[in-house]
This record gives sequence, C-alpha cells and structure tokens, in this order.
Amino acid sequence: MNDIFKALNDATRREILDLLKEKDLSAGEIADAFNISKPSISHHLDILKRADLITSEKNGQFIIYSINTTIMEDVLQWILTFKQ
Amino acid sequence: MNDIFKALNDATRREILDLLKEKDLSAGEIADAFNISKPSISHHLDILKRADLITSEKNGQFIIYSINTTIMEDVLQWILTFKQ
DNA sequence: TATATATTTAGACAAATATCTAAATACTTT
DNA sequence: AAAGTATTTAGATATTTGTCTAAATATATA
Repeated sequence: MNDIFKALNDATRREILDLLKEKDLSAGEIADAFNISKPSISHHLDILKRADLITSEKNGQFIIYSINTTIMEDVLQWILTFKQ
Repeated sequence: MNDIFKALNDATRREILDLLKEKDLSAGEIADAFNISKPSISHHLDILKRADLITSEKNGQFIIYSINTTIMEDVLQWILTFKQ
C-alpha cells in the first residue's frame, strides 16, 4: 500500500498510467511524451513496476509496458472505506 | 489532485484518516495515538488540511479535526478511470 | 563483426520531506 | 493575574526524491 501511494505521488507517473490506460507502449514511446530524460523516465517506470502498477515484457530491443489495473483495486477498496 | 496524493503518501497521515473515519478527535487525541511528537502530528494535520482531506474547528482550547470524505470522491473518480 | 538503436544502471546534486526541540500563541482555571 | 493545558510556529537536520549526464547492457542490422 505504501509503495502504491508512493508511486502515485508524482504527476509524471500518474500521466504515464493515463497513457498506458489507452494502450501498451515501449519505454521510448513513453519517454517521448515527456520533457524529461530517458533515464528519469526509466526510473519512474521502475517505481511503477515495483508498486505492481505496471508490467513489462521484452520484445526484441524494445521493452513494452502495460498497466496492471488489478492493483488499483487495493486503492479503490481503501478509498471506499471512507464512503460512510 | 497533487495535494491529495501528496497527503496520502504517508502511513501516519493515512492512519490519521483511519482514526477520523471513526470519530472526530482533538489534535492531542490524534497525537496520543502515535509515537511521534505533537509538533510533527500538527504538521501532518496541516498537510491533510491543505489537501482538504480534513477540516478543523476550534472548541475552547481544543481544536477538533473531522474527516472530509467528499474530497475522496476525486481520487475515487480517478481510480475508476482504470476499471475497464 | 561493427555500428546503430533501445533501455537501464551508476553516480551526483538540488529540492522536498519527516522529524525533532524550543519557543510562541491561545484558552482555561485558580 | 498567574499558572497550566492545548496546539502551532520556527528553525535545524537527516533522509528521500526527481532529475541530470555518462557509461553499460542488450538487441538489430548492415
């Protein structure tokens, strides 16, 4: 839970999730969507991956990232405890 | 949205919300629930307040904190965009 | 096999954060 | 008015975080 909230506590990472919500993307395609260096994006991807919010699969020289929506369920459940 | 996720990105603050979910509490009562100094708890309360996740009301020499569940709706909606 | 492309790892650094103690503010009670 | 209680503000400090450049690794292609 800590890892999830930590991962979500960054606008760039939330935008990455928003992108992956639409379709799977390679690390480079994700990096191209931001004005941030590739190593920094790679670091963000690592944090999202450690939180299990995304998964990755190697495809030739590319690494394709996909969103893992099941982990969002945990956050959803926690949030729902506040709805009376 | 940034403020909300920032506020939620701390185990102590999430526990404070869990406490306030049960009932309103004074700053001192909240502080008593943790092994952290009162000034530190006061700082956490300030961050939660800036994120609109809690409200406060002075009652004599006490300050009573309450949870504001309506702001959770924003997070809920964002999370829900990932379902399906 | 040499070169180009895709991505990550390593190391550095500035900014943000969580915590503390000491002091200030505000209210209550004697 | 003085002393006590509740809470916050101020200032310091160690840790974490986001970013960068340079270098390393892995795959593809000529």
